[in-house]
Amino acid sequence: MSKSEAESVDFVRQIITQDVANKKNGGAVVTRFPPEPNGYLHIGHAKSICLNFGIAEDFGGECHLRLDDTNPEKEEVEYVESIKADVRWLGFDWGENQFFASDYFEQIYEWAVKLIQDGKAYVCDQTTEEVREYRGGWNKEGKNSPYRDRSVSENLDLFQRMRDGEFKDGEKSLRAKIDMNSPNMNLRDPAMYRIRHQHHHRTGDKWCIYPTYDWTHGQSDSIENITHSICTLEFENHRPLYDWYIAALGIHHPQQIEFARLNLTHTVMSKRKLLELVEGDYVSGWDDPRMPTISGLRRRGYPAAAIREFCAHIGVTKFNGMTDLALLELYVRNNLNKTANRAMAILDPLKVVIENYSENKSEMRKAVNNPEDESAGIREMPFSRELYIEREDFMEAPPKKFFRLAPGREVRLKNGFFLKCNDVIKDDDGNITELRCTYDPETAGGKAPDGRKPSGTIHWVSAKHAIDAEVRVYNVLFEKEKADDVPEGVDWKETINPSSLVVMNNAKLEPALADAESGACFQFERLGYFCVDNRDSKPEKLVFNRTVSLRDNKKKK
RNA sequence: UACCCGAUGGUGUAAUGGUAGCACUUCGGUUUUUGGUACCGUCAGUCUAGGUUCGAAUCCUAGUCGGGUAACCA
Repeated sequence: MSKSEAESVDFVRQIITQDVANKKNGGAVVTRFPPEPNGYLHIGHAKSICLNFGIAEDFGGECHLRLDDTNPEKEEVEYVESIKADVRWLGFDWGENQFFASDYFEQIYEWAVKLIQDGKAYVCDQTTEEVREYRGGWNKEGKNSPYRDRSVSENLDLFQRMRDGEFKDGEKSLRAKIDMNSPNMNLRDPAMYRIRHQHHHRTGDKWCIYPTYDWTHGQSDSIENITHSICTLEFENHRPLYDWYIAALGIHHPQQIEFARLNLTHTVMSKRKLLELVEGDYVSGWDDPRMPTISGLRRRGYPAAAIREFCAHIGVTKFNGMTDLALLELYVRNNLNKTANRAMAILDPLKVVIENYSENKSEMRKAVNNPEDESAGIREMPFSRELYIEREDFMEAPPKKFFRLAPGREVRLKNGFFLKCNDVIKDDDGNITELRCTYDPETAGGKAPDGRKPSGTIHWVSAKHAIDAEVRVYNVLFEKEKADDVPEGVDWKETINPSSLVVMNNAKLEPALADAESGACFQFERLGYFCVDNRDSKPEKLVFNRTVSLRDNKKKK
């Protein structure tokens, strides 16, 4: 990290630094990460997690994990569990501070009663359609609900009966009495409670009225003594309401601060759209390695540290931009380059027969596990008469900038010998099936005694020692940078990249990979970073996922 | 059409009234048993117009452009 990057501080931390200096909240810093358990967490949530937990760390405060479960319609325990697992995997710890908004339902109910008593809330009988109509619009003034002036006692009675289940869904609601002509729509008598005869994943059937987000969030923050309630930009217009409720209640007043959510090229990020991809079988599940979900990235092989570094790098602002996916990949490569052991793997095999190497012979060649990390040691790879090389490492009629194998040309087999191609064997259709080559036993050290230089260095595996594997090569899910920016009438899902997954069924791996553990990451030399799939890989049938390719400078120079 | 927010190289950001800096990208080069890594160099920016000031990316006004907002979703 550069000096200026280390010293620069985002605007949220600047606000908090000020507050701490001014002894606001006694100098305490308490943040929270408050997802709704209605889906899996994605890379955008990672930005928020890193911000909230990171601030708690920086200021010696705490960060709570709060599940914002006020709408039983879309929420499930499966999501709660996945959220907890993903936050932990990212490397953060909420300690004892795990909460649910539903923990506060009783308190929030009592506060609603208080607002009714203070004449600041009323039970409304309007339908959603009527509410919408009476609310007016940006240039249309609102009209008061005919139920707005009910007496306190009538409101109290009705609200109690709402809770007791006397009314059907949607028949009544509790609304805050604010201002039906506010230029801010959120202040035109917003709903506080709606009737939903629905089972809740935690409170069961105890409640048939549920508080809305606006009427829950600030109060939950207040109960938990949150000092800084950090959320995304689309809640800016809700802040006056957040402040109104807290002021009306006269309780601890956390400060809401909004920042820009993360937008990544070539991907969609809304939970609704991710759900559509899962439910429509466009992907194999929430943890499909093409998904921007934390579980998908994990399965893809992205290290948690790389995600954290990426989040630190992109910073926090109020500017709604679009971050290039390539930047995320950069951090993944940087991390893996230092940590992943190298291995040889052939995705698309082409057989090579070394005519001057005896049939029954084989020998072990030494290979460095990680040139970036001496402590990773060395391993041995078998070498024999028949090898596999990557089909694209041979060209019968190579262009000028092709440095690999070609008829009459000599290349170096990495960790092996110099290899020269003498003959090309083809089948009846003209497809190349085999290369007849010779090797130079004098080049065992990778250098020729006569000082000649090969045109390039390629990877290989010994055919009779190789193990078979399936390798899944992933590409972007959407070829367009702005994934869901489609013309009118076009379904955004139609732009899914048909080659987002390419399965290589006939991959050949060096034998050392046989006991690679689930999730283990390797650099397949010259190809990219690959990890053992944590779901489908079995000892008898290994499955690898391509995490990310190596940077490719072929086009240049 | 109302309100809120924003705008710094291609991208992400820093500079908080005092030299526009950093990273990625681009392009070029060095090293290299990975066309990887590392290293060196290089191109490139304050939305516009006024104003305040000795001095403005920063403050003010207006405009332009972009985003958000009219669920009993969060």
